[in-house]
Amino acid sequence: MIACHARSDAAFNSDPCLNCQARQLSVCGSLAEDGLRRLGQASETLSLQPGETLVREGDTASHLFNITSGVVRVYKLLADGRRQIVGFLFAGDMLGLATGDRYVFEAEALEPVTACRFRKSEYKALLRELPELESALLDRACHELQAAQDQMLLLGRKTAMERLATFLLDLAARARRAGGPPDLVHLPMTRAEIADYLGLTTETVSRVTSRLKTRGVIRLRPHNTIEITRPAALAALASGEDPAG
Amino acid sequence: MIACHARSDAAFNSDPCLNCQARQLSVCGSLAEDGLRRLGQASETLSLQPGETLVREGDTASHLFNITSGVVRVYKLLADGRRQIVGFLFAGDMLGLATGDRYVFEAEALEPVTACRFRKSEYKALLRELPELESALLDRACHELQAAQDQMLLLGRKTAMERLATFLLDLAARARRAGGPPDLVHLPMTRAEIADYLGLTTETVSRVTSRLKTRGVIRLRPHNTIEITRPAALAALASGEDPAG
DNA sequence: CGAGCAGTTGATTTTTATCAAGTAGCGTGG
DNA sequence: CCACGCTACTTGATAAAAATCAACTGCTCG
Repeated sequence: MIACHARSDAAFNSDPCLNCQARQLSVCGSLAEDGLRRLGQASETLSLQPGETLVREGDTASHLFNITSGVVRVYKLLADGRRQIVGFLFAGDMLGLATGDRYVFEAEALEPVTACRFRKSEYKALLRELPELESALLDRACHELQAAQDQMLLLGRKTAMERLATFLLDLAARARRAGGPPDLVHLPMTRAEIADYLGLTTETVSRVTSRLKTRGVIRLRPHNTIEITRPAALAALASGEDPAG
Repeated sequence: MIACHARSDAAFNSDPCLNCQARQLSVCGSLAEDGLRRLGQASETLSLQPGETLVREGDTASHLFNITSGVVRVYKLLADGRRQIVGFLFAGDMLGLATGDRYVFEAEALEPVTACRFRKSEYKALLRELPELESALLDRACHELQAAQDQMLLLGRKTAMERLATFLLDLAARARRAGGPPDLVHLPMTRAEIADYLGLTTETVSRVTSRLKTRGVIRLRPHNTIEITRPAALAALASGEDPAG
């Protein structure tokens, strides 16, 4: 096991190095233009409609993906259909790193997605020429590992209220990083998807949302948007400091 | 987010590249001897008794660790003391990668531990000379990420029985890889630690263990050892295929 | 405008946590 | 070597949290 220790604060995603939207694919701003062009040429651009599949569990893991716009859900299934969403991918996020020969998760578009796909063999060739790329990817992977550990704490030990509060704050932090309005978060996913991400049911997510609404902590706006009216209260709830739960 | 796809099979840990016991510190067998020597010189060997702390949350993240023997628990705490163990580290595992300036977890010896500690600055200098090292670490990190996603599925969607069955099979797989007897697993951790790893309570772990015993799936042996008498039945329980739960 | 799906709310059940009371294994010291 | 005491573990009774089952509401998009 490798245990990383990055603070899960804003630092990582605000790194312009890792913003992939401006150029077709860039993992580090310091990469030689030449390398970027090579990888760009070896890549294809994909467009997916909501519900369409990017990768399926068990498929041969021949490609890497880089999401350029939209949102992707990555999840695992149990035999009887229980689903755990292990993450949502946004613009700039990568999919399919790692060395196994099969994918071990499903990835589907949540809303219309554009992604950049390229062969692993090309990626490996490029890595040989651009070690900085590997360094940037290692940093990202460690940051992801840290986020995964936070999610384990959430799934293993937090109450439904704490889970939802944490989730909303995470989304708000992401929106703020992306330059959006603070305390106004858009939910691109359904209650069922939130539930499958937080290890709850739709009903519980709905009930807890209502409770937050009743208490004046959040307000529901049109177009699946939530306004955080009392950020401090939400933060207290997320960390379990609120005695009233 | 980076989503990796490695199968969580034996491949990784059986890789002699990553076995750190033979030499003080080696992450890849192909590393230049020179680099190894340099890192070895820059390192200190630590010995810890059970319960002693390797890193504390909030400490300045100045060092990397490599466990050479024993078992370490890595965990996160909530304000009221709820604990989630995010992983157990065994010989050859690394701790403290990642770029944050503070550790965001606690790491303590579970049984007597020896570890190798070295400054991050040394590590960074070495990376510049040995890009293969980074490559090996990226592979590991992605593998860890995959394991973390499996754990999210466990914590978010599996029943107590499924969690314990999965855990025992994981330990058995690890023991087999290490060349131990198949179907005989040693538990270096207490029920409370298993519970905090699986998102349960000690009582629930104890009850589920008893149920497995009663059903003839496992047998308790002296010295915290469990014999898996019906591996197939345990596997069925782990994946939720057993209708009787 | 209306059909269908997402979401909400309520009643009840189930699972697991909590509280409580033992029991057993183990290391220590007499 | 045995007795003691500690801690880990087990088991039982009860409570709490969330799941399940069910009905209804209200967006959103043809």
